[in-house]
Amino acid sequence: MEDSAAPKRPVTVADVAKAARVSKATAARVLGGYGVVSGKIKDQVMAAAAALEYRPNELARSMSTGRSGIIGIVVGDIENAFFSLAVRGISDAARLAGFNVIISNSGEKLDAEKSAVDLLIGKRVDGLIVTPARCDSIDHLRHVGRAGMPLVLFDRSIPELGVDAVTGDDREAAIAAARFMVEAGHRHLAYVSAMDVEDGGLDIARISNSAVRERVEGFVSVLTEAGLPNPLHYVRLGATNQPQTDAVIKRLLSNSSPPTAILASDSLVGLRVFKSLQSLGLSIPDDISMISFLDADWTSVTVPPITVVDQRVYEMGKLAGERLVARIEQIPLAVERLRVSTSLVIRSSVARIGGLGPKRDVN
Amino acid sequence: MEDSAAPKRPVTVADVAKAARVSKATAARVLGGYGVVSGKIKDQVMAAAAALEYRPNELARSMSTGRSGIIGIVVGDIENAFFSLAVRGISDAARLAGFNVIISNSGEKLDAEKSAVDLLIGKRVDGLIVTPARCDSIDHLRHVGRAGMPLVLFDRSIPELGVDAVTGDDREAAIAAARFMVEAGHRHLAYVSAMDVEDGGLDIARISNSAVRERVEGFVSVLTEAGLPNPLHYVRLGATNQPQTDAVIKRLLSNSSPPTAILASDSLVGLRVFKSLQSLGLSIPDDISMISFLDADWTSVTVPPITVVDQRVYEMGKLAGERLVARIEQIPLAVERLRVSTSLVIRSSVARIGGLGPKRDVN
DNA sequence: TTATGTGGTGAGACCGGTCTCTTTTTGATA
DNA sequence: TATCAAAAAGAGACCGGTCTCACCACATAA
Repeated sequence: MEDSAAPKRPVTVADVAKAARVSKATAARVLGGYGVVSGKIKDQVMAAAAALEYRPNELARSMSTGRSGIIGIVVGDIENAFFSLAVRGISDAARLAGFNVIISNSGEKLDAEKSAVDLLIGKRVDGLIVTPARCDSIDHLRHVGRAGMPLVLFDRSIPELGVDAVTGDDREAAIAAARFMVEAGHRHLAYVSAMDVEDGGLDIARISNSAVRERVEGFVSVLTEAGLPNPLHYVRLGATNQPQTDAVIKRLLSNSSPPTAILASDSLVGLRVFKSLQSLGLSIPDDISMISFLDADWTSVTVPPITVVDQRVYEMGKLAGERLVARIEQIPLAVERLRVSTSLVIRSSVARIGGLGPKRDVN
Repeated sequence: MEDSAAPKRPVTVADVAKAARVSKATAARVLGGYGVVSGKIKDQVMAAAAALEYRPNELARSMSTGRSGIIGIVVGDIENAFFSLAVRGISDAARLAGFNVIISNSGEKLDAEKSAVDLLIGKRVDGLIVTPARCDSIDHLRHVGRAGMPLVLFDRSIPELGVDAVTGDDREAAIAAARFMVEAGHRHLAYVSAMDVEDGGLDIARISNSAVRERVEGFVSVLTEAGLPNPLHYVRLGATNQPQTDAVIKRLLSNSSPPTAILASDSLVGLRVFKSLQSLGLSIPDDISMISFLDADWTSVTVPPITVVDQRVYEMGKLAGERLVARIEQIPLAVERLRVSTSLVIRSSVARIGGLGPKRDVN
């Protein structure tokens, strides 16, 4: 087996030109598919190219054209179903428009995100889709625009940047979910998110992730509107892994008047919460109710199946991809925030409590 | 907001050189971190670079060095947890070695795979990791070697190619799972896979995906060894989506002596099988038993939790990444197939039937 | 016949880095 | 102060494409 033995220098247009006995320029015209060449010469060059197994060097091509045909994506975590679905949507849109995709994981860490963005700028991608880990540190994102590259934000919006963003209708989704629980008679509602937060103090306006912030705002607004006291009391961040989540849940339930319903901010958190409750021997929805964001596969096969906020993530990704492509192709469009609507998929994880009408005596 | 207004030409080494009042070569030495420069000049150049917000053009850099610092991955479907986990493993290994990753989806279609491979060769990636959709069409994979690029196969092996492969121990895994079922007293075992197959006829040696083939071989060998008749009878491919799976299951169960246990070839198939059985009102494991490949998140939260073959996919990905990096760095290594061992995670989806000892009267 | 295209081809600059080779500067030594 | 090697800086070729421009031959119009 010595077919892989010769790591010989790749074939270039010049080689093909020589073999076809034409000038480099002519060979390049045929191979690159531009300009005019006579049919005869074209065949000649094509034959030579085939014989030599010529493969264009996209790097060189990109360098002279200034377009790489690649769009860069920086996501929080591909392992998360939310992002892998989104990536799929983006890739599909990209491929349809003739672009390829290069993916970087930030792990939701700002530093990693910065260097990923820098690197992709360096690679001269034609455009960038980023899921910003924080909405309050945006210098590196400004660089993108300054480098003349279009940028589309995904899942989180940063109005100050003045770039397009594709998000869910997070506030409305949280409102729908919370309202559903309130209407089922729940008076003590908890919201659990994976957002990593430094200090213990919770200040809604300070939440650096717009998706999380808006959900919390929506959640809180429902409780306020329903006249429930202390709406922030059961909002908990930091459920980043199973032990953390177990701790969060345990603390929540050890309260004097523990929550009877929990809203989980994504499917990973939802799964962790589910496992936590299960390990505590609590039954859903008899002992406690829950709703999770994202219609992940596990939510429909549990007992009971989980009521979820269905985010059409694939569509979000596709939309982001299409938007970026439009920007790359310089189609004039106003900068806007595209919201993809969500819907509540009602299954059986929320119990109706305290009769049909709202109870007045609870606070 | 006119900060994104000026799509000015990016800053080059020449610009920095001019600003720093040194030659282009000197500026390049500082910026590229090679050669020798005096400390004073270095500071001078760095200052100019910072002032101008210089960002190296990686494209140009790759072109002259011949290394892109990118490794290409072609996977079947990122949306599938198996691949997204693998991609994570590969990326982590790559990043550790200073490489970035560009991902392409083949959708398990040969054509898409071919053009993805071609494109990545064109982009002059430093190496390629591919999950070949079929093991019998390998011309495009030979091209990789001929282009002087290292290639590592993932999940499936093709000995004829003479390149490294990282796979699970598929045969042993299937044997362990099947044996577990046989030892639990099952006499009619089914194997369900998503492999797309043209003709209806099933010829094991013809299965073009080595992972699937080896699993089926292992599965069959256990049945044969246990003296069960017609071991191929319940091997079914084509469970590519829910309706297809429903049909497969229905056909399987309408048999005169229907299988009492099903082995699902990946977590997606497993989930579909689970839903199928659920929708038929069958209870697991009382009415029917099942085992799924891959310890996907849903398998632990169903009722009952599903016994699974735990494939350490992240490790597989990491291993593949590390191997490829080693090849890129020309570390001399024998071509080999690296097998990552699996283990059976026993939960509660397999019923013990027909007493403790094997029943002799069943065939 | 001369002027004016025009399709087809070749020569060579260019993209933005790297890197080799040459020239200049430096400083230590005789 | 003269000598010389080493260190530092500069000039320019090169990577493999694209693309502008010049050129030629031939066709058509004046």
